[in-house]
Amino acid sequence: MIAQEAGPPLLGIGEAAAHAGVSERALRYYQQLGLITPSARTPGGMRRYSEDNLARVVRIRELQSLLGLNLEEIGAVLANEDRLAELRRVYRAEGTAAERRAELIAEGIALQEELRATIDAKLTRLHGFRDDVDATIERMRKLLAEFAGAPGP
Amino acid sequence: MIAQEAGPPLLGIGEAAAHAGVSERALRYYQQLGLITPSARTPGGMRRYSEDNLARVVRIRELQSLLGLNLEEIGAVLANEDRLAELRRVYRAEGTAAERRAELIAEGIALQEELRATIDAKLTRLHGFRDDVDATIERMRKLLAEFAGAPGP
DNA sequence: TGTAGATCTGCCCTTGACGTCAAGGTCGGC
DNA sequence: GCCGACCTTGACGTCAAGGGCAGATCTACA
Repeated sequence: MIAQEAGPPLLGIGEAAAHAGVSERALRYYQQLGLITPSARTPGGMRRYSEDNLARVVRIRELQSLLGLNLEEIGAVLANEDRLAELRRVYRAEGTAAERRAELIAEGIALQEELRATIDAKLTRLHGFRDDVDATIERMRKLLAEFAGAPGP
Repeated sequence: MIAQEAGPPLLGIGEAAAHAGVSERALRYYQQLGLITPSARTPGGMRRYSEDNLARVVRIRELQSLLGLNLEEIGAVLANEDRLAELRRVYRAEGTAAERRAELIAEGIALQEELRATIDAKLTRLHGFRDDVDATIERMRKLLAEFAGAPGP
């Protein structure tokens, strides 16, 4: 019989939501879309969230707000990350040909690099944007200084 | 009588939309929300867009996709930018006290700096994000190399 | 054991940002 | 002066991402 590990306490949906900064509804919705799965349920059917679960929720929000991905795209990213993690976990497992494992990892890397390219593109555009705003601010500062130097009528 | 300037040709909504990379519906919608106003209408009531109009549309999409602002927030940003431009245009106009003008400019600068702070925050988070992804890629690469070095069973 | 909250599963509603369709008006070339 | 392409307003539809409610259930604690 496998021992029941006490581990860190799991949170109910209310605390989990508060902790992750989202609504309870959002948690259920993400689960419905297959983005997260509470790591346990009470015998009565209530969701119990682990720290890992919460980290995943935070990641979802990051991908939403930082990259502007929709939940379907986020699902793909998370699925890939999960697969990579799984591969890492069992990467020496027998039963899977080395070639096949290498293949899977290579594919995973490709997906991560795609994500990285997305991020880089966004970074570049964002830097340009900031420079524009900076230029505007600079112009206005000069204008303001001109006022200070030469008071009006 | 004021001379009719030929100027660069204004575009109909179809070409304008194509040129700006948005739908005609979006252009009408942005106008409805007060974000843009075609710089002319034909006598018959058809919208005619200038290059400036198109630049503004592009800016709207940037603020949407880069910063994730909604159209209301974008309206505020644009309104501020408009006011700054107007101030620059008439910044020596008589009839407005120098103090008042300085006040307006200072306020405008504050708003631009707020926007800049938003951008900076996003940039910081994005850089962190990219570093995470890079680390993941690096780990996977090493794993892959290990496979190459020590072929499976 | 009983009760107050917290949660459960439906299920329909809202909001933002458009898409789409209808019924008609306009423009430019011939 | 007419025709086909383009455009108008108005109204309704859609899609993602949840919000919110009802009615039942569960859990913790006195």
